[in-house]
Amino acid sequence: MFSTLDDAERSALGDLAVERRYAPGTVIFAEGEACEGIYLIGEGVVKIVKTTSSGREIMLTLEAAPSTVAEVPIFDGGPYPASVVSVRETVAYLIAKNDFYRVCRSHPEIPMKMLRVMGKRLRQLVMLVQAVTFGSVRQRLAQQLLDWQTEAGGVEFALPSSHEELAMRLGTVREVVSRNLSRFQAEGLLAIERRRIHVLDAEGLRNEAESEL
Amino acid sequence: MFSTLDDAERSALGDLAVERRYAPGTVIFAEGEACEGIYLIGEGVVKIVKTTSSGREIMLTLEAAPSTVAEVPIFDGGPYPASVVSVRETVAYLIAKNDFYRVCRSHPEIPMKMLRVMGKRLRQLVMLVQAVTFGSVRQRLAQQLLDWQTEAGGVEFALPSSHEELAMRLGTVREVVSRNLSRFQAEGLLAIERRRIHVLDAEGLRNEAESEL
DNA sequence: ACCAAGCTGTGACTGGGGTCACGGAAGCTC
DNA sequence: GAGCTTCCGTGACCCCAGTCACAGCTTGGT
Repeated sequence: MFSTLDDAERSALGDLAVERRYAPGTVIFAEGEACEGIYLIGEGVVKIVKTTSSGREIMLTLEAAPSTVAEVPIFDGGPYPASVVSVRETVAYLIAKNDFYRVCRSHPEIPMKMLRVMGKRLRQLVMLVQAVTFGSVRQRLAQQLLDWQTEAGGVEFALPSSHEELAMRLGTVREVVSRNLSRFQAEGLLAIERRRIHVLDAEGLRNEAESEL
Repeated sequence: MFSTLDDAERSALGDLAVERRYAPGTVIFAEGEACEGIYLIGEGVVKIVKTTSSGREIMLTLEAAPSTVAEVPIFDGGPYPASVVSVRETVAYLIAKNDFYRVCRSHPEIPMKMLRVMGKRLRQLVMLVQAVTFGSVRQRLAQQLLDWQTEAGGVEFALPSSHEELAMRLGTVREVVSRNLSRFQAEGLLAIERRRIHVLDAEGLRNEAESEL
């Protein structure tokens, strides 16, 4: 979001912000806690996750700076609906609820920009619901690999995380990821060497990812 | 939402609205279409659903008047992320995108109210992701029955829809709903007679619904 | 070079739930 | 009440995914 703010807006917010730093893997706030305010992510990367008591996890989104988190509870007043965990060294600016409201009133463009952001989030989440309801792990995995591939620009890239983390991102467990990767390899869709993925048949992967949605 | 509007806001919108009526079961708009504007639901009930090509469906939310739908695409500019279908005879008021923007600017309270609504939606959706990712149909069904029970006020109520529709609401298929209902009955949690449900052990149902989240 | 700690691959097993196929029940219309 | 249509229950079957267990592999540290 706040890349789209103009200078006046930026400084209005800057005066109210409290800077906080987090080492990778820190829980910035946990699901269920009362909402303190909104966080602007200035540097770093955080993930928004839902967790079960037994330790399973699904990642709702990954947010890289510049971005914001905790827009939901700040507006509807409830507790945080999910937890946020830093993935890399992260710098965030916390703005207290009431301060943020005040800025919203004095800068009416801010709510509009917020709405755009919320819209995007909601859209992502709808896609996620669709993927977990109708799709298999295989499909979600294929999609994720394609995303990483295009992000990397080439047909070959390194897995940016362990199978364990990848599993959580997809809402499943390590073994299933491992097995499905092997299966893709056995089918000739990709080659795996150490932790690097060579996509051999992007078209085939795309078929897997999209079939039957 | 627009129950919270004041008179000035209401009339500012009313001037721009186009009234439309829909018989039950009508597709008001379908996923993927370009967004015309925002719909205010004046009377009736609509459901927001995601569908697969093979006809399976999951209901994202049920919205009874007064409410709004299509807030997402109006702000982020993309196509509709899901389809909206009337459940009962429905009257909606369509407000074109640009008209709505204009009203937003002249009535800065409206975006703020919108944000509250979006927040609630997002929260619901997060819950749904959690439910479908980690929960079983059994759990979701138990939860739904409890919801209906409290809504009805007593321990006994009529199923408001066929098993088929109930299945779609839960993101599964008819047979599975049927089986799970039978199972609940066999376990003494409830009694079914024609289409009426008698909850015999609400506590037990609650356990089922909440276990292992 | 070695060891320890984390990663990764795989086999065996289980259970949920989706699909197919029917037969029976309940409502409707004439 | 005959015949239709829509709904509901159930059995058979299969496959995906989650769990447990364990062995082989990296990797980094000293």
